Amino acid sequence: MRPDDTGRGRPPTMADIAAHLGVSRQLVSLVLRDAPGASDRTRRRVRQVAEQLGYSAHVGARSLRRTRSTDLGVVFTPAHSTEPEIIEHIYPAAAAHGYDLILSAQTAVRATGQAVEELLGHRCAGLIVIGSHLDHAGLRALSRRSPVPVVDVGYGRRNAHYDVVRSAGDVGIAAMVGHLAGLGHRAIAYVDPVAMPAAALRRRGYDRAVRRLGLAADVHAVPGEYVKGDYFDEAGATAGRTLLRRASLPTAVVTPNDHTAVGVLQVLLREGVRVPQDVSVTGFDDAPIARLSSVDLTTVRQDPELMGVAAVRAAVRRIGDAGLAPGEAVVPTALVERGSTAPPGSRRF
Amino acid sequence: MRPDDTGRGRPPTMADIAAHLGVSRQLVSLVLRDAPGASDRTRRRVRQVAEQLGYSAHVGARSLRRTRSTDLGVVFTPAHSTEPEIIEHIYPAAAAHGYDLILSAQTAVRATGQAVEELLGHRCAGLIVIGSHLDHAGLRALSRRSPVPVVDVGYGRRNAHYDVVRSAGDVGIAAMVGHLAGLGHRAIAYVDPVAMPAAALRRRGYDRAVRRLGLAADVHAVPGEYVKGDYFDEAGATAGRTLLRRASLPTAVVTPNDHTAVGVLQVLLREGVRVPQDVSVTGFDDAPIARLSSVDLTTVRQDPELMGVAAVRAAVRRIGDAGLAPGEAVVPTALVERGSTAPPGSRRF
DNA sequence: ACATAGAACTGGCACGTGCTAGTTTTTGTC
DNA sequence: GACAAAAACTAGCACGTGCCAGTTCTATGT
Repeated sequence: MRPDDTGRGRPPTMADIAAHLGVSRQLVSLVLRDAPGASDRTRRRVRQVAEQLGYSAHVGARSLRRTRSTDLGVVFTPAHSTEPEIIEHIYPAAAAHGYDLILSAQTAVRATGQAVEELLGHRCAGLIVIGSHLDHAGLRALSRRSPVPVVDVGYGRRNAHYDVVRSAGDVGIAAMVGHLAGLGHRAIAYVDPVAMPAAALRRRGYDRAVRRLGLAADVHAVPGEYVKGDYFDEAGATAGRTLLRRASLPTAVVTPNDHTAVGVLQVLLREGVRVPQDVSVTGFDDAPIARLSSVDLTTVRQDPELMGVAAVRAAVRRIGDAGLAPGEAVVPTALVERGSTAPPGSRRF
Repeated sequence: MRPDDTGRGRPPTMADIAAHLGVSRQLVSLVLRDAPGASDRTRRRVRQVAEQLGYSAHVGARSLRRTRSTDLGVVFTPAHSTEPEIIEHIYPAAAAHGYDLILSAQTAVRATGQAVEELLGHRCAGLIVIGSHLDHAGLRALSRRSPVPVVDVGYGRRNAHYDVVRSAGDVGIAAMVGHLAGLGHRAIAYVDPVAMPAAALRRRGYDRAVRRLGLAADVHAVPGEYVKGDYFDEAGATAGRTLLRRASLPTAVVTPNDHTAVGVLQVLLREGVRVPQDVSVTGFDDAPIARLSSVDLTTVRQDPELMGVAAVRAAVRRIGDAGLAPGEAVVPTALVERGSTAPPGSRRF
């Protein structure tokens, strides 16, 4: 049934491989960690028997004995739309530096702290915390408690306790406003879901761009509660309804979040407003929903690959030299033009 | 900086706690694993010092020594929309049985096999594979290779090698058709994205319901490639455009996937068709997108909590008795009525 | 044939914990 | 206050691996 059972109930160990070949366990160890000191013939034989017995190294024993850990701990929120994409790209980034990943989820009933605690038990060399619900004080406490460097991927700012990786939200939004102005838009509204952690930064981008272009600011701030899952979407829908009640619609609506943009979009579509012919709508994140061919949202891409790479790089840097001061990596954004934007008053074929 | 440094570069161990109190390491071990044989006073003191030193058990050392593993390995796809929700609910389910979780991602560049291999290195007591891209032969090979029981959460069928957990897709779709018929619909179309793994099962539900109700079957099969990320959405959009080209629209469109439903929805909305006033549209999965207040899709809920509970239960059952034959758990679905359905020809206020 | 260096291989200890089998201390009983 | 029994605590080995310090083998040059 199982691969070559050694008779014992346990999975095969290096000793089993060694016994099988009539060599010492140390030699097997040498081969399996690619250390010098074994002949090619021996390497082949060891590898073959390992395969045959279905050997798999005991991660626990290895981490127990090893001086240097080769694991990075990652905390993430499974239910979030963009975080899992970062996870996906963080694997190769870590592998490039010789690190494995250990994932730990933070959920509604499982706090960041608990996830971190579990990772520390695995003796990771560093911690990457993605989209934590903790504020600065919480993250600082967490960094103090952690014997290894902590990297926060989110919306934090440079500080003395943990590394920060975030996207250039202000620049991204400003670029979007500039793009719309380039298409000929003059009436560009902005929806501001103020309870969103990154809201302030992105809002600054709008304000700055509008001022520089000499346009009239037209901000629709929507209060709310961040913990509520559908807040983003709801905020867009609310702002959309407000817009519809006005005498005239703007020609473009900029939002700092894809879900908020979809909220606006749906409300407009249901009232017979054409997008992008009558109104252009834009988002932020390039979440999966923005890519749906039916939604086809022009948005600001928060590159998950670059975020992952930057996070790993920050962790590796401080693992290498614990004395270094934590840094701040600002990942550039990219404008993704899709079908929800067009010159004002345009008709499509 | 760090919590009470013991002077060594390493994190504190049980021996450190013991030395701090002038007791033996074994006593500390007793207390920390809640074993009998220590006075209340000692328990308090040990716990206090552990806290003070920032002690965290070395998972590796523990798994090395322990007879019985207390970890369940979970393979999942971060980019998928519904799997992360199962992850979220699987934590408490595992905890209820005394198990911790070790997550391992499968991505475009990281095959199921690689994720499993890593988990086996952690010496998990069982493996839960969610939404694997492997077919039955692949899963069978994987189960053979694994020294511990494997549970497949997806679309497999009962077999002798691994446990299967899946939702009752046929029953769910049939219930949806029945619900629409109850609202007065007679022209109920079905979009069939045939490349979707669960497509066949769900299609059977439509066929069965239509036959039972004496309605005319109206199926729009859309071929495609499963690996292509936006296939589901595209399939819906394609089917929607086909429908619009016909002389008359059906009064309801049933789809076996939320993204497909959104594809249909968007195409209809853009052509001025009102949902649900003119046409009702339904999905399957209750993915996050269905809950967006702007989409507000009536759908069939594939309860992620029940899936998680069933998966853990299956794993625990076979961990307890490896001789048991693998089972098949069919998780019931629930109809979630939202705003995309209404009686035919109805006008909302 | 002999020394020599390098390649190939082995011995032994340590990592931090769980568990079984002991030993000491406290408690209860007449 | 002696004795048993229970409670509280300790000794020691084992888990599978990495790494350092040896030891044996093989090739090379004279």
